[in-house]
Amino acid sequence: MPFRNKSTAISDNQGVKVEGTKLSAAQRIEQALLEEISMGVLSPGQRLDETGLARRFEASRTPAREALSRLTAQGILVQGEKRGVFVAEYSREELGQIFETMHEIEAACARIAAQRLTFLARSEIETAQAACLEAAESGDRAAYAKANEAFHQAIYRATGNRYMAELASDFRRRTGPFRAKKLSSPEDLKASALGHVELMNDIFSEDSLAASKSMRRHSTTGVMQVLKAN
Amino acid sequence: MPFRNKSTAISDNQGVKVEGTKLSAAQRIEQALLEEISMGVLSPGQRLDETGLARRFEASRTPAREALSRLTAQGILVQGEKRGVFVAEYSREELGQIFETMHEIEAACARIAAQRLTFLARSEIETAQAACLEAAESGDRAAYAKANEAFHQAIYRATGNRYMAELASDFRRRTGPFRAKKLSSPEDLKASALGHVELMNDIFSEDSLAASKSMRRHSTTGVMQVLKAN
DNA sequence: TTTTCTATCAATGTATACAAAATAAAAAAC
DNA sequence: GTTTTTTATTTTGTATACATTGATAGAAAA
Repeated sequence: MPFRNKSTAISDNQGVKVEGTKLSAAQRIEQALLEEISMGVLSPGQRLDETGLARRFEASRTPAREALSRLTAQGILVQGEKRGVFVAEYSREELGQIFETMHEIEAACARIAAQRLTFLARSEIETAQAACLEAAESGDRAAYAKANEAFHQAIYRATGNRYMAELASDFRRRTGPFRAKKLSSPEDLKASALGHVELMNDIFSEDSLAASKSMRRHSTTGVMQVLKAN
Repeated sequence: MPFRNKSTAISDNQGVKVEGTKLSAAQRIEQALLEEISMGVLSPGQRLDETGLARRFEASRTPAREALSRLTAQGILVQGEKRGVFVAEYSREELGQIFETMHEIEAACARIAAQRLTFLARSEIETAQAACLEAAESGDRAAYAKANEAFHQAIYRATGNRYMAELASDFRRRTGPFRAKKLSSPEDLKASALGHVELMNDIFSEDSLAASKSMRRHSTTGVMQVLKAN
């Protein structure tokens, strides 16, 4: 969805810490599926049926159905021509368009971030980047993925625009399954981390044009890898 | 949602003609609510409860609940701190952020459209603009609103990127309630139509930078009016 | 008069039953 | 053996009943 509301953001364990409130079964299932999809446990094209989910999560069909319905409303799942809903899968053409869109959004984030940079935001970005570098040098892929995520999120937040940030996060989450396999070799990690440095400097220079261009360059390389592999 | 899937797009009577398949009760309710919200029949802050909807649409609570759930998943409705879900309403601050985001997306559309302009797209934009001018000169507000919508949609489509276009459409639909009241006087209509001309020319010039700047200028004026009034 | 506690009520969350629709499977016809 | 038709099974859509939780009003106490 283009921009999300507070409650969704709260029920969303993306960045924000989940509060102690016990979730409903429907929310539990929705979040679990979201997690599995963005982590690539459920791969594109995988079928999900209500009864199966109900059994798996030890609940009745009603909450399972609600979770599926909400996820399809968000476009994360699609209902195919056959019965059942599926994890969305895209053609190369569609993937290209999706990444182009994400690309534009990220560039906009970088531009706005460059215009409005606060000390706090700057330090968050720097911290995340430090973690990226460290992970890249030790060749720890999992750690790098995590740190890279934090780096991007920090830039999104640096816009000071919650809706912009959430939009970018959404795209990032949704393209997760297609970016997941990449970033394999230690060289890739280092290259990515170096790209961050350039991007970061452009944002910190408060030159919004340079920042957006830099973000474009940065994400383009990622997209090319994805499209090559799909 | 950032990008929508085919099925959602089909069940969406926005531009695309709805096919003859009989909708489920849940879909019927969802669409009706969506329509009423974007048309301003339901205003921000309005409460919606399952039982009431069920009665109104002569169905049981289950499909009513599903519709509400899907709409909240899309961020169109929010569940407040009290019980019940509400049509999303935003503070001036939030509205500003939302419009800024839409702004960026529209600018990106203009830029891409300028890069990839096809004959067909160009003619669609021109047709819509002609309708805008005509409506503006006759001072017909309803007609102008319709033509203006078509003009913007034509630009979105001109990107050749379905996801980009749907994203922009979503934002446009969601900000509808806040833009609805504006564009009152005949002078406003003419001013808006003139703004279109400039924007259109920049897109047709295939100068992507000029096009995006022009779009920014164009939508900025609208935003200012909205923020003044809210 | 104000505050707090409790009881009541209303609305949500979940389970289950049933109906309708679609797909798969089996049987019959060619 | 292939195609068509019929039957069976699975799955979705809807209704309804029940449980649970949050809100609210009224009573009791300060």
